[in-house]
Parts: sequence; C-alpha cells; structure tokens
Amino acid sequence: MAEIRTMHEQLLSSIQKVVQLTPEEQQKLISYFEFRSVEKRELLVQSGEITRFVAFVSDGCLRSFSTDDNGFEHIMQFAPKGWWITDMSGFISESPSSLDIESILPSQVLLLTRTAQLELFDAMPKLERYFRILLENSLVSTRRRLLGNLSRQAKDRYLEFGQVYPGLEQILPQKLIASYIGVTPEFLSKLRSQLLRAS
Amino acid sequence: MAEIRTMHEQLLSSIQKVVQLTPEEQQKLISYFEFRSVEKRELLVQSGEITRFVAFVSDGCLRSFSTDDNGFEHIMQFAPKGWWITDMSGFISESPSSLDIESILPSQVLLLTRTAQLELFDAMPKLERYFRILLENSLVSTRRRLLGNLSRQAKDRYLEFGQVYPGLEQILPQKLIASYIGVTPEFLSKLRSQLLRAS
DNA sequence: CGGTCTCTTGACGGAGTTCAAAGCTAGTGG
DNA sequence: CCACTAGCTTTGAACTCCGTCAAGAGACCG
Repeated sequence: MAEIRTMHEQLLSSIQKVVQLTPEEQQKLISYFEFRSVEKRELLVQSGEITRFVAFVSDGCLRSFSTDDNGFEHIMQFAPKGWWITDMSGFISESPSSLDIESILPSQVLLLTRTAQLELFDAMPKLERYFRILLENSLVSTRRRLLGNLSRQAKDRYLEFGQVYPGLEQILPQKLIASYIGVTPEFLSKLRSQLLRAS
Repeated sequence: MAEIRTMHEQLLSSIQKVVQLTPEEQQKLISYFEFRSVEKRELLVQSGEITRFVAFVSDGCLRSFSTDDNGFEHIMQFAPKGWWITDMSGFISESPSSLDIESILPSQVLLLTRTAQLELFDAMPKLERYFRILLENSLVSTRRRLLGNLSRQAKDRYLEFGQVYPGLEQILPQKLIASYIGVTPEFLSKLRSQLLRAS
C-alpha cells in the first residue's frame, strides 16, 4: 500500500499540470483533503445518501452507476488512477446521491467535501480555476459520449471505448464495459465474436 | 427589436442570480461582450471553423448540432432566451468546431471570446466562479440526459423533453425534437399518434 | 472440490429504422 | 393575394439492431 505522502504527491502533480502552487500553498491544499482506503466491491457512496465529497483516485479504480426501475445498472463513469469521481448532482447541493460509487479494485482516494471545496475556493482562487478547467473537460467528454450514443452503433462505441479509458478494457469484466456503452452483456459478447471472426 | 441596454440587463440579471456585482463591475463586465443579431436559419458557428466565442442568448433560440457520416443531424443543445451556447470543445482550445450552431428564430446574442473570458477571469474572479457554477450545472444536465438515453426508451424521453425545455415543444418543428431525443422523425410521429390514441 | 458469477451461443421478440408515397403547411415570388 | 414549391408530417410494410430468455461452458474464490 502506497504511503500517504505518495498519494499527496500524485494529487499535487495532477493539479500542477494546470495551475502552479508554492510549497506553502501545496501544504495548505493538502490539509483540505481526507484520506480513505476502499476495498474491492465496497461502496464509497451509496445511492440515497447525502453526497458529501468528490474523490481523487490516487490508486485503484472506481465506477459510478445508476440502477434503473428494472434493476439494470448504467455506468456513468470509470475513475482509474489520477481521475476524479463524484455524483455531481448530489455533490453541488449536498443532497441525496442518485448514483452508487463502487470500488472495482482495492483503491485509495483523497476526499474533498463540498464545504471544504467552497472554503478552498475562497482561500485559493487558483483552485477554483483548476476545477473550472476540470469541469470544462468533463463536459466536453460527456457530450462527446452522448453524441456517440446518438450517432453510432454499438460496435463502434465498443471500439472507441479503449481510447477513452486506455488499458482499462483488459482489466474490466465485460459486463461493465457493456453497461458503459449501453448494451446487454449478451450482445457485447456477440459483437466481440463477430469482430474476432472478421479478423 | 430589443435595445442593447435591455440585452445587457438580461445578462446581468442572469449572472446576479449567482454572484453579486457592484455597478462598476457591471459596467466593466459588459465591456467584454460583443453584440450580434442572427437571422432565422443563419449559422452563428460553422463546423470546421475556429470557435472563438461562447454566446449568451438574450432573445430568440439557437441550437447546436453535429452531422454524422451518413448526413444525419444530432442536436446537442437548444438555447432559448437566457441560456448560453457554444461548442465547448472548440471554445476551450480555440480550435475548429465539430458542431454547427444555428439560429432557429431571429435571435440576439452577446458574444464572449475565449481570450476575453480568460482576461475577465483574471480581472474579476467572481466571474470565474459564475462560470464554474454554470459548468457544474451543465455537467449535471448533460449526464442526466446521457443516463436517460441509456436507460429509457423513446416514449419516455419524449415525454420528459418538455420539462427540460418548457414551452419549446410548441414552437419547434417535430423533426428537431426527434433529433434531440435520438429517434427518426418518422418514429416520433408514430409515437405521438400512439400517445394520442391512448388518451 | 462446490458454488456463484461471468461469458458464450442460439432462437425468438420488440423497439426503432428505412424506404416510399401521399397529405399537409408554410414560405416565396409574381 | 394567390399559386407553387419545398419542406414537414403521417402512415405502412419490410427490415435491422439489439434485447430477452434459456441453457451450457468456463472462471474464480472460499
């Protein structure tokens, strides 16, 4: 298991690709975060509970998903090392989450509550800038994904999956990929065998 | 046609629902924007051209859409009065737009270039906060829409359309609504006649 | 081992598409 | 102000993509 120091360095390095921080600012920033280790299969956030934080993944991998009226899960996001994850809707208003967030691998995360985040924005405007840029990029990729679902069929969405989450395809069970691209596990299986035969 | 003064008031009132501005700040803010009137059917942004600005719609209504390889249009967003619209992907990097933005009605917009926006963020941190909050809300609604496309069928997505864009259903041609919810105009027509018969 | 979960494969069914034709609406020019 | 045209909407029949259900074959973990 990685040391906390290493985790903080990962967070800082990720942020400093966007905004520069003095050593004092780095120390101050870190004090807003809380460490947590999450086991495989454990829920970091449970649907229906108040969403208190956004999580920075310094090791492992998580997913957020919603369960529909028929009991089917739909994956909103995967969060491998270096990514952020939360139920944005619940987070911004500190209201009940509509998503579950589950750890796919044993994971280590740094948590930032909404309250702490808003204090941080007042104390360090650079961080408001960092999150503004993060949000811009999230919006771009979510819209790109939406467009893919509107305009492409399952085979193409599957082929593109590997580009958004490089390397993740190898370690994830297929049923999770199926849930992300929006098809049943059975149909993804048929797609794959079709792709194999074609090559 | 509304006066420019009225348009500025709309912009300020929209922003001041989120952050408070002194009269001097209001004046300064306005100076970053550029007015433009757009005719019905006119393209405000053309796919392939550099995306220079984000637009605040003070009157009328616009839409952004992408055209796929088979020539089908897919609507990313409608922007009635009081909404913002741009091709976010092109805007943040001042690169070629992948979307067209077209005026559905005669419209009046206030434009903010990316360069001006970044200057504005340095000059008035409150505005960076405003846009950060705007982005949070856009992300929530885009993700909600994505989830709807993954988990609900066309009839339900159609019934929910009226809630995201209240009143818009009455003034839009059906083919645009079809394109937004992700079905062909023919199929939406069949859905509607089915809903009429049921009631 | 044994049991549960995942992946595969096949037959069938349903949501949504395609293509075509006809009626309707709305803008446009003379 | 009417006539014409172009685009929008409706409807139907055939078709496709993908889902459902079911059964069997692996894979993983205690």
